[in-house]
Amino acid sequence: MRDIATATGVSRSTVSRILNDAPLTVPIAARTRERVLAAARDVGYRPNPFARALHGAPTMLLGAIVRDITDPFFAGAIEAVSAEARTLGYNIVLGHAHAEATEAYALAAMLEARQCDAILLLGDMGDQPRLLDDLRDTHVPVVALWQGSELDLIPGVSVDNRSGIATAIGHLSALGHRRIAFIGGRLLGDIRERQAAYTEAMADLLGEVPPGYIQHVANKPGDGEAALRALMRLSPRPTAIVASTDVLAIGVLRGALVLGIRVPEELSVVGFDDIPMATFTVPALTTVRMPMAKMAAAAIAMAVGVTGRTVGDGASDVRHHGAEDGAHERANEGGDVVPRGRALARLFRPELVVRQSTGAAPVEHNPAARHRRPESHNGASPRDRSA
Amino acid sequence: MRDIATATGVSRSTVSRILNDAPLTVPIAARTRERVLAAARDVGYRPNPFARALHGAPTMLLGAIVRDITDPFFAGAIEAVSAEARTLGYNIVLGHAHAEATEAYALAAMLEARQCDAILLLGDMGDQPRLLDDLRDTHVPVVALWQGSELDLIPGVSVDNRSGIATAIGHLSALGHRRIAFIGGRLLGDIRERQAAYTEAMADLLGEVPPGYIQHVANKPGDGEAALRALMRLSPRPTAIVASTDVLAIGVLRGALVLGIRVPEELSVVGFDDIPMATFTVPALTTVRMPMAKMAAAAIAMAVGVTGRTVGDGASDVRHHGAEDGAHERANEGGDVVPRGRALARLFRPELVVRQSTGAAPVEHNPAARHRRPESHNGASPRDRSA
DNA sequence: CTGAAAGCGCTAACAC
DNA sequence: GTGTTAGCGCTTTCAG
Repeated sequence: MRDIATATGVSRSTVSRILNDAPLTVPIAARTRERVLAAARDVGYRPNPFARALHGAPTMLLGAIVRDITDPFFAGAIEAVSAEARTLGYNIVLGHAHAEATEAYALAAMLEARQCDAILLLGDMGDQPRLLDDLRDTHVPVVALWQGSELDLIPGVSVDNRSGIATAIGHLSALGHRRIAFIGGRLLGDIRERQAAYTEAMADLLGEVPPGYIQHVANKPGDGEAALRALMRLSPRPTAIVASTDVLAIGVLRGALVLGIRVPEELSVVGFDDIPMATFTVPALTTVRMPMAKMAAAAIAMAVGVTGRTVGDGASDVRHHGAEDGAHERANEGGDVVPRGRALARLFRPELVVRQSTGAAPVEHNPAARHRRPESHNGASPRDRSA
Repeated sequence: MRDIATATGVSRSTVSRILNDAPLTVPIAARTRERVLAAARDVGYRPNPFARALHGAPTMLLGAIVRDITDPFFAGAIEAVSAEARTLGYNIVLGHAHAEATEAYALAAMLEARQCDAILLLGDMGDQPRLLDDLRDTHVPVVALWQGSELDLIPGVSVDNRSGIATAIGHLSALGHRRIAFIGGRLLGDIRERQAAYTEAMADLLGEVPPGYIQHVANKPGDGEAALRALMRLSPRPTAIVASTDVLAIGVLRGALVLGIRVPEELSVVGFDDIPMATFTVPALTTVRMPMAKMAAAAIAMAVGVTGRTVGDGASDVRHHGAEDGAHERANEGGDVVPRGRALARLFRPELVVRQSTGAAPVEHNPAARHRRPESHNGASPRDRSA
């Protein structure tokens, strides 16, 4: 920048003003401006973000702490978040919460003196107490996505698990299912909500949850399969399974194939998340899908504030314009704001995607029942035609 | 930092020296040091990375440009890279190369005046010419992972596709297969190498590639399925399929299930990548696995040089020799250095993982052949027992 | 309308 | 051993 200043014979301050489009305080010289801009282009000028940040300017960096990128659900989540982030001019810095020892570290590195403008937590971090402690001591805004209900200290956005599960069970029950089992996996928070919703729905349906109908396993396909085997040893056997994630549901489908249980004729399976793979299972998986992009937008909006034209301190933070409006709209679109413990959360309602893994309940006395395969009881649900 | 200086009555420089553990130039006062460290801890001092970076210090940020995080293979790759990065004290900044318009942007943002110490390209970016142009104009080291052979300008690390395919085909041929087809997907570079290796191996085996035995599709399961359908319309039908990625192979397996083709009795399938899902297909997928962690380490080593950096905040005065040495070792372990166009590449040799999707070729005149299911011809291949 | 100067938090010559 | 003095590249009062 000094170069371009001397080159044009103007002072650094002027250059700075011009390059930052700061018409606030003073009108800029029409001609000088052109000259400076031209020079800047010639030199291939790029502002040094560090020098900027030194003055308290936003770093345009968003920290994202994810449990497991390898989980297809979170892979999709990161993609959504990073896409939305970039429309606002932010970049994503990745952090893992894998190893006990590592957690504090990743965090420290990301936080050091507001290196990030905000931090996003993807998934329930309930089992990472130190991380959360550290996070609490910081002044950067932290927002949680899918943190589940446990940690009510951090504001965030979540999916309405109750509604999702209720819809899934409603769908199954409309198909004649009563003996519906549940397989829980992944995160404490989400699992708990989904399971609670399941228990509640079952109370309406059967009065209670039959013993053994709730299986707890790790969130891996192999564990889903194991859970299925356990469920199939029960009597009466369930005729339908609600898996708390698609990953588990995939394991269930695999298990069914291996065990020779026909889906959906003998067993219906519903997943949760609608990961890309859900379209490609055999049969294609009926599942619950949430509005990823909207949720990502909402989370980022909460994190960095959708400042619109800002001007809190009359400083020069009037950068990005265009993208911001679109994001603003998107950020405010949908999502019920609800109190969540001591913080606020924005809850998004998921929708059921009916594919081929659910069908009429097998009924002993009335074999014809199989042929009655009602459309989803929920008119709003999209029908997915794929495979 | 100024606070802690005045608090202890010492000058800033001294504090800086102590906090940075700089015994190089001068011996430090034993007592003063303690005092300063204590004060630092009290204030909860965190060095401001921007001020540091302003002096040309490394930012400890690594840019990672990925085509598609949603691809399970790249999800795993990112995990490996970010794990390795962190043992060296680096953080990963994510960039997508998705949209045409976006690319230049993501890049620009990541580069602006060496915001990143180095840039990692994950996957073949051959179709993003502008990105590559921009990258060429920069002074940050750029290293490519799995760029394929096309772009020989960027140094990088890759998998030895030729060896992988050769091993896979060797395995199939040992099982009696001759009519082996190939399905190519994903990146231009990798596909080309794998396909070339296939063609070559087939020349040895059959003299030529039967017409239609090479299918080109997008790298999605659905496309793998479509390719299978196309292959099954051929005559003679292939008895085995080499898919250029596991994602495609999964589609093939799905297609086989749908079409009622038994795997491996009627059709053997080999994938490439060994994504986590490969264990959970039905039947479990025989595939080619590369040493991810080593490759990630090698790439990072090439990018930042294995400088043995200090990790952590100066305040706590922690140096992580352990991790760093391990990384160093890992970085130099394995991988043949080979010339690659104008740049150097480090090539890692993959290994075949034999699971259940490959079996003896169906032979008309000798049905007993099915029972001869030889162990892998390759003694070094690990046998995977899962499901 | 533009220039001069001070300083963001830290490091790096140089002195003392 | 420790303090002084400059800056890194940029923003930002405050004077011209």
